[in-house]
Amino acid sequence: PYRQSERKSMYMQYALDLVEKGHAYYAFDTSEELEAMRERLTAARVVQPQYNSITRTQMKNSLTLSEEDVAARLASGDPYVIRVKIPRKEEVRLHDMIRGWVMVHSSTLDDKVLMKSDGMPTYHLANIVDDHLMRITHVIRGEEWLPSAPLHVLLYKFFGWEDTMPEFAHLPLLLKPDGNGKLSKRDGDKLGFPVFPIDWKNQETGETAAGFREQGYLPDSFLNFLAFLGWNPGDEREIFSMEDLIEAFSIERIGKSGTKFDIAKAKWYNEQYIRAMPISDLAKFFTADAAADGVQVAGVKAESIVQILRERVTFPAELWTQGKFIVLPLEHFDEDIASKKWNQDAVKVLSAYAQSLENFTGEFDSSTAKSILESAADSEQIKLGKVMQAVRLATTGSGVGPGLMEVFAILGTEELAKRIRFALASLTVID
RNA sequence: GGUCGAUUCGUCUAGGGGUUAGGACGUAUCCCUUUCACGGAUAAAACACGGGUUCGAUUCCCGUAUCGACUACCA
Repeated sequence: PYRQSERKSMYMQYALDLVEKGHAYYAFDTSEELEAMRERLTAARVVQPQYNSITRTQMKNSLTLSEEDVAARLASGDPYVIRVKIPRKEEVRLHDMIRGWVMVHSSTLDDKVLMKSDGMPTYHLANIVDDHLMRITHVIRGEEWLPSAPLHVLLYKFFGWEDTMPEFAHLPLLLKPDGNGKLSKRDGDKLGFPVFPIDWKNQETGETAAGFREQGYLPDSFLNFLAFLGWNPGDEREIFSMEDLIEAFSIERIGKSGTKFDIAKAKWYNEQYIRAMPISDLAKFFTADAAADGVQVAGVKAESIVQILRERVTFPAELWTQGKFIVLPLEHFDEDIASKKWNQDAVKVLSAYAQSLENFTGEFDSSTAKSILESAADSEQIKLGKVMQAVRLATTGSGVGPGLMEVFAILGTEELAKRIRFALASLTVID
């Protein structure tokens, strides 16, 4: 690990080297003087008030002050910064792997501070020195850095490191879904979805921001989603594992334009990954969430429940919330459904079904569950379709859910009969 | 304001001098399903605008518009 503060003196040496070569200079201007200069320029309708090849001639720096004056100020410990001396007229060409050649005229650049008055380097200096020393071959960063890239290539040139200058690739930005600016950390989860990969707590304000991980976005799925924001393999495949991504990726196929963050697609990816996940892994989510609610669920049972639920959820946590009705005792019935669907026919069919279940011995699976139900309806001369919703209500308490016969198979005859008896005792036919 | 960058369905994008401009998400309809979902099918939906260049432009060039980034002794 490196610490910028530990490398302080080294950066200073490089900065001094630039001063010696005439590519940088000392500046003694106070912040008030800087401010005054900007105000003066603004008042004079100068389009771009900045410390540059023109204005530096009117400021306090080693270019305008006498050598003795500069030496005296340095010796007396006057605060100073070291600024880069941007050439007045020069085309700066920079190659970007994504955007191609970008041309900028040096007259639009300003004399950026390289060493701050506290003796620390600015990003620009540290970046170039570190990358050179560490033999960095590729600088891959967000597009917001594109405007300062010309300064960076100039610095490589001033240091005489042009031959080993890294390749640049400026990535398109992630934009807010409403199209208003780049997606930023500060947006937190005000947008209705997280911005941080994991829960994040602001130490100063104590605020916590929700993370994608905690919201139930699976790592592989999220990675896949993210990789496709601004990049695509050129064919129509969309599901890529980390290995696939490494195999297929190339910087050249990265897009140029900003990308709006679409959470609906992230959810779709999550659903795809959940459906492709091994049942045993899914079951672990179920048992863990159950345990958190103080309920112990056997692994085998969890697997069978998760099996019929996996196609219906976006997040793993929904496995438990949508499936717990199977392991928890049935207590409530959806009143709306009850008022609409609970009728005399349902009572007849269910009574007969409960009776058959109580007498049943043998292997009970979804198809036997169904055939027994069908014969119960037949014996009462009632069409099953007419009472199906009532059957669901009586056994699950709700009007919607996974395949009923599959649920019955997991419940087993005893629990099923018990639930039906309970429903029969609890619900009353209104009309 | 200035500099730089970008612009194909609502969104992510493929494509690229002659195409019915392709896919995915989302949306709608239908099928499947004794619920809801899954799945299947279908549909609506795009080359920002104006000039060139060209036999022909969505594609190349120039403008305009729009969006974005940057414009600190922050990164």
